[in-house]
Amino acid sequence: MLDDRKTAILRAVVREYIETAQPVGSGHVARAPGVNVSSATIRNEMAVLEQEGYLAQPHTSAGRVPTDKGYRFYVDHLTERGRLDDSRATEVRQFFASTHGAIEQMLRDTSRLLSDLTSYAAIVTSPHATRATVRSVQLVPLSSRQAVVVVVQSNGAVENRQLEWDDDASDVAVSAAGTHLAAGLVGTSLPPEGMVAPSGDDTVDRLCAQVHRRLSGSSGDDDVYVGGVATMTRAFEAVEVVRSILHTLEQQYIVVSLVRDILDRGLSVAIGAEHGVEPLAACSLVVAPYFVEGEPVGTVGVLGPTRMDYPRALAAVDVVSERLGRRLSDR
Amino acid sequence: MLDDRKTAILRAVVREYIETAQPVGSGHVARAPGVNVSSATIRNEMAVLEQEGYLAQPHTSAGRVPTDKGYRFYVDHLTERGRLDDSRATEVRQFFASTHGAIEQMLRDTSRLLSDLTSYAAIVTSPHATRATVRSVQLVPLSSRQAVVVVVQSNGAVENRQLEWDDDASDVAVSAAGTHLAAGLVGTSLPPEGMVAPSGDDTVDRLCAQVHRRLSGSSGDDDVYVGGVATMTRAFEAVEVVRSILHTLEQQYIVVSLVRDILDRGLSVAIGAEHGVEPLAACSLVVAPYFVEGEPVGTVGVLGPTRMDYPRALAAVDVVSERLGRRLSDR
DNA sequence: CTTGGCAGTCGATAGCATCGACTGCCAAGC
DNA sequence: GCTTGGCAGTCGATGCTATCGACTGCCAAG
Repeated sequence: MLDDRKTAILRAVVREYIETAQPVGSGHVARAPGVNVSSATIRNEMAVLEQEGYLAQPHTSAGRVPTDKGYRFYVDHLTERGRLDDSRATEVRQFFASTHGAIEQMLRDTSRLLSDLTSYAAIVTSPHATRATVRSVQLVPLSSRQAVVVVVQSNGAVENRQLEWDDDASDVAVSAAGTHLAAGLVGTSLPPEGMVAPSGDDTVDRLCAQVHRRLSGSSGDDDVYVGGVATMTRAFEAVEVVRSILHTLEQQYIVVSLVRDILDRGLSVAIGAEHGVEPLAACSLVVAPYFVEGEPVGTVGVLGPTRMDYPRALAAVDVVSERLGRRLSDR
Repeated sequence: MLDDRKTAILRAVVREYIETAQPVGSGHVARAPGVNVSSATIRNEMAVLEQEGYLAQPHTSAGRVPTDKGYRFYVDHLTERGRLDDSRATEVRQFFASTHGAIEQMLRDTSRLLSDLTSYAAIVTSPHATRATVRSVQLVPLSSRQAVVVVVQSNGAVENRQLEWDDDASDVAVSAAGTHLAAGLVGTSLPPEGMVAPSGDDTVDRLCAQVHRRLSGSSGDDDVYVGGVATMTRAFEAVEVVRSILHTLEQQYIVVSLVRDILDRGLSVAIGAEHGVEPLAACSLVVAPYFVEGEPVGTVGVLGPTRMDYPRALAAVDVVSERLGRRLSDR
């Protein structure tokens, strides 16, 4: 563990580097509040901190920069979750008081809100339906060979899938299949566990099987909304880095599994290479689950450079996840 | 109008500039096929082309660069819609043969496809429901004070809105409201023209009014899917330009009205400042409507730098819009 | 009207000196 | 023994200058 003086020095380095994005020299640290030794002493201490892996030197004769390990120590021991400032707090309150409409739009807007609050990119995953149960299943015919199945869940989420088949099916059969599906699925959860029981009617069973297939496949659960990607251009100098970050963020499944993985490991902050997604090695991710009826169902997160403002990001993520969960719960 | 030689020179300049992104000098043009005069002659011609506004010079002693007007002439007179090369064509075919699931996911994937095809950013707007009619309306209660209204349209699009009210409403009333709404809305189109007729029951009418309000407001029509934004970092040198482009693309309503405006003016290509959105002045946009049952209902488009590969973008946009329309029509 | 030649322009590149912000080390001091 | 001021040394950043190279416009000859 680090002694008090090393701790103070590390804190000063991280704070200043986050603010200025420039390597921090011993002189600057000496001038920081809470550090009352000369720059020479600090030089000695910083050399030790470097050896122990908390700091790094871009090149000889440059100041020090925090390593991932340095940020980790800072986040774990030198920063407590702050409150959001008043103007931002009311922004959040107003947002959730006024948001209406389809859930997708609300999540999309939430990602924009979070990005506005932090000026980093924001990630919002859609509610995982694990605990939600099916409230209603409806089969709506579009033509003699096509239909849409609409499933409404207890959390208000609406899933829809298109169906097609080759031979004409009578309206009666479609309607029967709808009734049969409703009977078999209402009260269960998505994706469906097993097939609904056979009905005895061939056509009906074929329709049911197709519905089952469509609902089993890529579920809307994996939807993710990423807002504020433009901020990445501000966070990084090198275009090449920005490009690969943007490209990575466009792969929904990567983002989803990344966020899920962090939460599974019980973390709320993943710093730099910790999350293991190579193109995002220069980024940190601050995440928080949101709860509906006591169950964690989704995630909000902030993605910024490793030298991001962690306290603010933590505060924003906390408030937004709490409000979002509450907003989705009271139904 | 330009004579043959000027035309050939302009073509050569545009082609080479699109390929190399470097100002084109008279020497290069002289070596281009179809131009059989000396570089001195070309210099004279290029001076005229500059005076007439087709070319510009970044600075004295540099080559020429096409202006928006130059690109416009190139697009209008020097390029015919090509075919997509075979591998890309099969990529498109396979994509539309295999795409399933919710329509939103399909549109999102389409934007990615189009971006892959062209290596520019791609825009897909969701089908405008102007001609679609309501097939089914369902009111699904979630609690005693909340419900979801689900509307399925003849084109397979599914709209959902959440409702909340303060005083408990009986299941009977909700169910009655659902039936009443279905009776009043099925066969009409969204957004609803007028209120559904009063039913005589106060609670039912209040629910109907709320549904009406929610459906009238921001309709899902305005959804837009933008894919491949990462390509913008490759297209432009200046980070500042990339930032403002990305930021603009995040404003859905700007993108939607931009695309709509271009089509309203009967264009398929908007070059540089032509579209009037200042942050995108360095970009061109190639768009095509897609048709469902003979009606233009949505748009696909490609957004790239003004020095984009227009023939390829045009071909890609044509093929994708055609296939997408067909895919959405056969239902 | 076209063309080769030529002087002139101007950004890009490279070499070089300077500057400034650091560090590590050391010897003196508390 | 820890701390400190001093000092030599390192190295990127900055700015200057010379050079280079790719152009252009102009002109006189064909």
